[in-house]
Amino acid sequence: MTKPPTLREVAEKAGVSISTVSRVINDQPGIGSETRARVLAIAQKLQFAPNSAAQNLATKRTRNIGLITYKWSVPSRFVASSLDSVGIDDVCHRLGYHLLTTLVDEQAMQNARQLPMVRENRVDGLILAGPAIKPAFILELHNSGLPVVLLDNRLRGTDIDCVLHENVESAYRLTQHLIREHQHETIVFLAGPDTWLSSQERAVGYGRALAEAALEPHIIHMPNTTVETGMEAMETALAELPHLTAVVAVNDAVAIGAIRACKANGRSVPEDTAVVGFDNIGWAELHDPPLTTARAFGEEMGRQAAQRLIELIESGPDQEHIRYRLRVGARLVIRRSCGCPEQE
Amino acid sequence: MTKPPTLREVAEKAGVSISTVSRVINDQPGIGSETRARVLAIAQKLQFAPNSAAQNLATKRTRNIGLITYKWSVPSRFVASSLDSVGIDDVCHRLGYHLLTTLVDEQAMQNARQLPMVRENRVDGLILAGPAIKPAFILELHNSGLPVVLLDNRLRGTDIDCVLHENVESAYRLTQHLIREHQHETIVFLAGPDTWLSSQERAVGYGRALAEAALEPHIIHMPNTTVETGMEAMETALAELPHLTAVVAVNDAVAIGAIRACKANGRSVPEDTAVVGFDNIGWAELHDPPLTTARAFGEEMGRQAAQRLIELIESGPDQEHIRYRLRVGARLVIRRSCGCPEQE
DNA sequence: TAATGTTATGCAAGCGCTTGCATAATGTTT
DNA sequence: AAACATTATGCAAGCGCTTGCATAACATTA
Repeated sequence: MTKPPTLREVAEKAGVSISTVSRVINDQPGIGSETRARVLAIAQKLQFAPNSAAQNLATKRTRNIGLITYKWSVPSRFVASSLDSVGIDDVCHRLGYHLLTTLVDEQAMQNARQLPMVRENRVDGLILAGPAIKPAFILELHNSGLPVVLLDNRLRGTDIDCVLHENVESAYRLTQHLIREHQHETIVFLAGPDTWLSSQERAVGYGRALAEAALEPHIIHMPNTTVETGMEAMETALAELPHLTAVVAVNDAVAIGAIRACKANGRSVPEDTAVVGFDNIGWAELHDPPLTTARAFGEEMGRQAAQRLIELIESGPDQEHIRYRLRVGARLVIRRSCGCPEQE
Repeated sequence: MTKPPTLREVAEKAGVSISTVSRVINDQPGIGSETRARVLAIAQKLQFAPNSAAQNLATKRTRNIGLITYKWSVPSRFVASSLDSVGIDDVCHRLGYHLLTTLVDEQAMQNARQLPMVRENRVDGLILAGPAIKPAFILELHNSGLPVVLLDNRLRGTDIDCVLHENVESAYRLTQHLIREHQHETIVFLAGPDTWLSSQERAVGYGRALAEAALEPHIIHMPNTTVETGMEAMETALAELPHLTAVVAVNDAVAIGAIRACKANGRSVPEDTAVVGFDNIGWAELHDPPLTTARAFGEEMGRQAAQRLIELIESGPDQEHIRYRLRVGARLVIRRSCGCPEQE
């Protein structure tokens, strides 16, 4: 409750000047080792911690980074991504940064400079997470001069850094698995909005695997990627291609929706229809049947994004920017929904 | 990229003093209306926004609030609580605050004053969310003089504000439903750790309903509340009370675990065993069978907690503190897992 | 018209820290 | 012992804002 000690108080007790204490605290060179020790001891005893506002003001850096994510209007969304934030949180704290989070909706994305944390200079950089963040918004933020890194998204035609899933590759392998191991020939891809990068790329991987096997691709787009849209899309698929035997869903939620639709139509999974997803959300394993999927490493992705952002921040704005585009691999998790026997 | 304008620049262009501009910006009284208009116009044109660091330093307030949540070691946890944060985010921004988030683990809870956001004075107040936050930690934080509000938790013997589920009531009604509508007589409660408030309270509601019907309570404790622990606990229950016919689970994840265990033991749900949960997480509806549960209003709870915290912050430390303890009601959602027919 | 009260504005002292430069203290070289 | 490097420390000017107090300008009253 008592107001925290200041540099000045430490300086007085230690019988040195304020600047000396400052230098000790930030361990800068040029301080005699005994002085340093004495000051340190006193600072310790007084539980001194620098006042961040004063520090920010003097250095023009906040040591805050902003995490911006999309606020889904669908409340029951099955987030795979909440893991991102644990990686981000981890790195931030290890490196002495703080995480300022905010959710944005369509409206908030209208005007980037109105974003409070940006307007008021509360952050040194931004992580923009998820495919639903709009290009114009990203661009405006980037142009404002703040370091930015994109998570699970990218912006073509710019050199904005990003960390992404190995989408093409994993969709390719997932699809290939259905073809090679289970000899499927009519495989549908349930895709998200075409503006969503991961959906696009997974579609590419899917397409590639089909092309290699000389099979015809069938892609159905959805306006969103939830269990509900998955069900609807599957109904459509079933109506258009009654002879389909396998489904690659753009993510696990959609896969689960697809499975529900299959069941509702009297098709059993995987016997009549194999279904695979992407993400390995918590439910994937517990679902009936357990979901074959490509496990995404959200925590690691968050960690990388934060690391890169801080690198950018600390290298300063005049440093030449070399674009950084990281792909974090996914791992196939084979369970029963694709027709494989349960593994132990 | 160009450095943002300062009060001074606005003052110069407007031909007034810095303090006048400051008063206009914070719309304080005592400024002539034409001066005010002129200054406002110029500030607008220059896109002036106050530098938060300077403001913080001068006012000793940050307009940041800290959200502290427990970092679940189980990565595949099924969070019901992520909705809290949308309510919090919402209120914060509406009231001009910013959200600094961090995750804590057992280790971080050892020493509250080491928490970076607290140590460095980066927040004006804290929301501590979830039952896993340790009492000693809460207390230490509270004693540090920061306003604190607890979310889905409380601390006995203190006057710390909290917003909570209507746990007793809803567990009572859930249990009563099993007794009255379905005539169950051997009903087990699968409880979380006894240090978790919501688990305790739900146990009370459960107990009350049983007592009223002159039935005997059976409570099984778990070290955590996940699908896995739910399964294990259910195995135990089945072994000890083979004649049980209904289960009240402390939350939906546990309920789902319990159902899995039932199935694994050749018992069908709800025919042989009725199961009800708490929270209404996304999966509850999609689960097979769909879960009867008490819907928790996470977003609303978050909203209330944030509102209260900001109230506390703005009323200042010398204001007499009147304890605030809010219970947010839950709503029964009857689905099939309790034995009721599916509703539309 | 002088005295008084109102209202609008400016002055200047902080808030707690960083940092370039000056200075003092010490050691090294001739 | 004088001249010079080399540290170690202090001075003081900010960083951009808030705010109590003084002052200037004007309207009101006696």
